[in-house]
Amino acid sequence: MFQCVFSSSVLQPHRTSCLFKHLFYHSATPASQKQPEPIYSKKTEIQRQTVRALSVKLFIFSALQVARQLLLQQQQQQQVSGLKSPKRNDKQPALQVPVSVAMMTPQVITPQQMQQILQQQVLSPQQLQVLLQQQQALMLQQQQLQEFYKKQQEQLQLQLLQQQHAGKQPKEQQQVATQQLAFQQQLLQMQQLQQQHLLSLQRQGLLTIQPGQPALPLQPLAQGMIPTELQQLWKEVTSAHTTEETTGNNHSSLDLTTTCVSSSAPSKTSLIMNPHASTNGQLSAHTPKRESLSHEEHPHSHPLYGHGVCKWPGCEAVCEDFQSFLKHLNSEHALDDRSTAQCRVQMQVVQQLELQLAKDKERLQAMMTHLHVKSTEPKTAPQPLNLVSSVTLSKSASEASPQSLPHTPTTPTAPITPVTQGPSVITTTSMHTVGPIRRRYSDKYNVPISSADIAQNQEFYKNAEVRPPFTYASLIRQAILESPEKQLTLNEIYNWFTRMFAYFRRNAATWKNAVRHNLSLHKCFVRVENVKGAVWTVDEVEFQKRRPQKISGNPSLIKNMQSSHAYCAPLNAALQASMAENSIPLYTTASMGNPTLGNLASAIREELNGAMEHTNSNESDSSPGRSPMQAVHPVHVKEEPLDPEEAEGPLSLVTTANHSPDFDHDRDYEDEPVNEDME
DNA sequence: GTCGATATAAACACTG
DNA sequence: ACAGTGTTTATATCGA
Repeated sequence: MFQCVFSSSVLQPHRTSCLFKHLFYHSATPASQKQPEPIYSKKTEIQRQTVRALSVKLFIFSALQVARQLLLQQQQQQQVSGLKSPKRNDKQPALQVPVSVAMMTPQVITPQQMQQILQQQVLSPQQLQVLLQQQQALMLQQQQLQEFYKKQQEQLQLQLLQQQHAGKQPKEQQQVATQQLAFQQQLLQMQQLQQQHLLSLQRQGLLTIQPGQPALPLQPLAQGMIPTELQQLWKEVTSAHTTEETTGNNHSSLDLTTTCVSSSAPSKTSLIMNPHASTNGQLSAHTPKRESLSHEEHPHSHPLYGHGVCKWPGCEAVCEDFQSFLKHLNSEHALDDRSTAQCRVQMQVVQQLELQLAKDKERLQAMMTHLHVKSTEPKTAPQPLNLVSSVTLSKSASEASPQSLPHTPTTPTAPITPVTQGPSVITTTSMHTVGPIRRRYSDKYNVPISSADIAQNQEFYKNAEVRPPFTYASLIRQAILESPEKQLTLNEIYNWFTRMFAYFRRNAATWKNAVRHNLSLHKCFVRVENVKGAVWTVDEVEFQKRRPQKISGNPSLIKNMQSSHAYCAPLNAALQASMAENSIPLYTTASMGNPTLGNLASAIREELNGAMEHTNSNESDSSPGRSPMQAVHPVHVKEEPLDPEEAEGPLSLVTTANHSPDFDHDRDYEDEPVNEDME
């Protein structure tokens, strides 16, 4: 208990803010419960509840005090202290993420968080150690005190039980209350110690308060809510997202919420209607049984009832049957301050979860951005091993390459937000089929991509000026195959490059020349005359033929294939996973509307298989049926003699509409403009 | 060292 | 004349 107060206050600013919120939501009800500690395991329900109620009360009080003091301190010190006040502000942003986390788990300070704090603060290790020891000592003291207090409570409760049987309830309660007050004072002393400690921590820079955190409405604290307020609150609660029914995950967060899985609407509603909603949480907390209410349409299925226990946050009252549960529910958890506050807390939990989600998203973005920047810098990395399972390998090619690269990174300009429309990961398809990853200068530089990042690969290359680890031929082929008609004009190919790769938004003259060169050089690219001009198609057969040549009997090529496989496997997995498991594919945002996306997973798989087949068999036989892409039967306009064996497809459909809608409106990343900054 | 694949640069031709 | 397109040649790097 009091974890929220102590642990949260011990640490980071965000914890303090959490405390504020926590506090706020407890404020309306001093009696809001706290999660029982293990110590209570054998105690009776009544005992637990009594202690809990008292604990919460104390918690609120002390937390409020602490919060106030901290706030004041922070305000005062903001300007003053040289130790760390300047730093504090700087760190705010960095702590953003943890903040939300902390809000959810106010009472637990993870080692990481602790470490973070330690790292962030300017204090010397010795100072820190001393502080921590102090803190621990205080905690220990408090714990001991509380245990003692609990024992006392136990005894009291036993007496109470006995007397209850004798029908002397009121008296007992008074006694209990008296005792509680006595211990309360003791605990308050502890709290004060804690506060002092906290303040000292804060002074020394261990603690900061988020400036953004409002001073918090303190008035409502310790006050009951007025009926209308309660009504409104209940409405809020009922309308609030009923997040997970799982009691599981956030329990670490707000104590109350642990069990408080959002109660069902019906029960709340009934509660709202409940005429006797007045009980003072404190004293009534431990007295179950009263009359029941009606929300019993669903006999034995109630979100708040399970395994013979009331699942109301912090309750755990044992109810033999559903009826008794209902009674208990209506009596103990009627519309009163406590229940209201508990619901509030749950709402807060939900909100914080959402906040957390939002922040995590932000963090993801930041990570991506960060990686983009970094990725432009050459990084030496070990050669891609045979990691079929490894996640590492997108070799970002040759930053060191004397050729094109020198130009690239010049502009750190972060990812110019590209046209969102991404055909998913080019990479995937292209690499398998083509197999060979662009080797030149490149193998030395890998951009490790964790499986977690993989989903963002597409975006990665779109935004990062990292040279894609694929050959021009691969990319060209990919561009063509991604088009609805499987054919593109040269300009459309250009556009695809620029759209899909930030890298190709520079040095247009260079890479465009390379593209043209490749188109002409490789037999697999077939030029088809069109009314408007000409379009380029891919002769898949021819394309497949290239691979075996490289691969046959060549271990290194096999390695390459495996590398590409390794690179793609996670992509494939991620993609499929997202498509299968999530109704919301990971790529949706980027690939929305891209017709090719739907087939991507299977295409990837097939191509992957194909690639591996090649790898495994030295044969140069390329089974045309392997790749779905081979449906394309391009015309061979080229004069060059073709291998007799390869079956030329029928003339391809050179339709009037030579470009796909996808590319028609392609934003044309101008070659020149981009070139400028780099040179 | 050779060979094949690839990248880059550049010259050249053709076309609208 | 010019830009875009397409072809070809030369050179360099890399890995096998």
